[in-house]
Amino acid sequence: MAKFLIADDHPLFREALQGALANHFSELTLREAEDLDSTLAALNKDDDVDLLLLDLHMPGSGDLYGLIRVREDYPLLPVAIISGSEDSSIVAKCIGFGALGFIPKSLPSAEIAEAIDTILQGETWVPKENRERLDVVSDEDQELAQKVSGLTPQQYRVLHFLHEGLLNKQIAYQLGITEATVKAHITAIFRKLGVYSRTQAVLVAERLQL
Amino acid sequence: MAKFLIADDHPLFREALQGALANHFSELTLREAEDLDSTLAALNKDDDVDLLLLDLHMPGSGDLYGLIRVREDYPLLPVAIISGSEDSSIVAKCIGFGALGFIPKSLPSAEIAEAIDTILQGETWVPKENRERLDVVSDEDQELAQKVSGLTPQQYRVLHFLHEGLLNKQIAYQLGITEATVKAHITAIFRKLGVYSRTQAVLVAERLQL
DNA sequence: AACACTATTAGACCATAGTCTAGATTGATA
DNA sequence: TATCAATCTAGACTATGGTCTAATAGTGTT
Repeated sequence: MAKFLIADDHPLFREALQGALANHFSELTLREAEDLDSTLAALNKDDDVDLLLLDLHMPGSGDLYGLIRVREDYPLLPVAIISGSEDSSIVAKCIGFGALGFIPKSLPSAEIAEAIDTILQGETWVPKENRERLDVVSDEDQELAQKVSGLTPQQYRVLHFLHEGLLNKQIAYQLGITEATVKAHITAIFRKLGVYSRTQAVLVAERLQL
Repeated sequence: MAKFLIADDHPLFREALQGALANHFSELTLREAEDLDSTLAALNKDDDVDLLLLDLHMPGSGDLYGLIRVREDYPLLPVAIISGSEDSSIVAKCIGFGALGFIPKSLPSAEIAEAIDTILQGETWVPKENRERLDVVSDEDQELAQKVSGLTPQQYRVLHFLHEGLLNKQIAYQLGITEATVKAHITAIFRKLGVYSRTQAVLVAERLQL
């Protein structure tokens, strides 16, 4: 009897996916999460989840951070990325950072079930179009991902805004904290990423497409 | 009778290319340049050059800037990029920014000549491996390239160091000017690129892979 | 309960970044 | 030659960025 966790901020899509899965897996327990925090909380509570179906664009999880974070805390858990886009460089990065599969939302439900079967057997599955160009992620990028996974959620949010080119003042307003606190976070981010200026931090974020 | 300009900072390679071309083009005048400044100077002096063979990595020309700059001043001149690398995203960007051809240095001389023939007839030529993925460069990128082409060479150098994550002080040392001057250049760069902070300028540079 | 550990918060303080103004130099043009 | 325009240069000044110190609160450990 399989237990899946669906992490997607779109309630309608969670429902649809649930329906598609119910038809193909007779004995199935489903858990749901709608943002990165609740995903991590759910994984913490249920230690026997067989598969995580993870949306790339959830609150608190801009692009690759969610995957990096989950892989850091639960390296043995099979993860299938569910995504609206299917840009091949993103697909390659997801696999490179440890996802077992990449399932576009546009896929018919029968094929989604097939893909999940493959993944449950421990094999990788990506859309046909992307099977050729699965460039390996470089050692440096792996190392950077390692460092980024050490950021706290709040620090990650700050890095995200840094990457948008916002001033400290603007970041403070966005997060509802003072500028002094933003600066403290930024100093901590520098330490963890091993850089010494905001431009370098932004370049790290850019490189990992966070 | 054809007149080519070879722009490459490697004297040995210029010589080799010259030899290869002499065998295939009977009537041929060759000019040479070893950096971006001398390339622009040579084009300015000789207004009847039929083809520019442009190396991507020349002093003063980090990646795409050389091409963008030449295209700005001489939009009608056929340009063939000569490059050691053959990364497909770079190939696509070169064609997108107006080069008629992309010739890897690893190509045998007979094929180089063939490629140049094709280009002289006004058709694009890229290596077989790269012919499929010639993604069109987006309008926004075109617009950014337009803006970057308006930078003076010194301003471009400053942008380059910004992109490396250097402090103003370090840039000043590298260029042998005072920090005050660096700041003045940076302000000018912001104006021309339409941004208001160094992080945003760095993101522009990153996006164009300068 | 007492402990160590870490995230979050923020104030005070110094360093760096960025603007404004302005003189010097160069190149094109009348 | 005179002149205009653009670039490069840099000093003085203000805004923003970044460090250090320290208090608070939460977490897991002994």
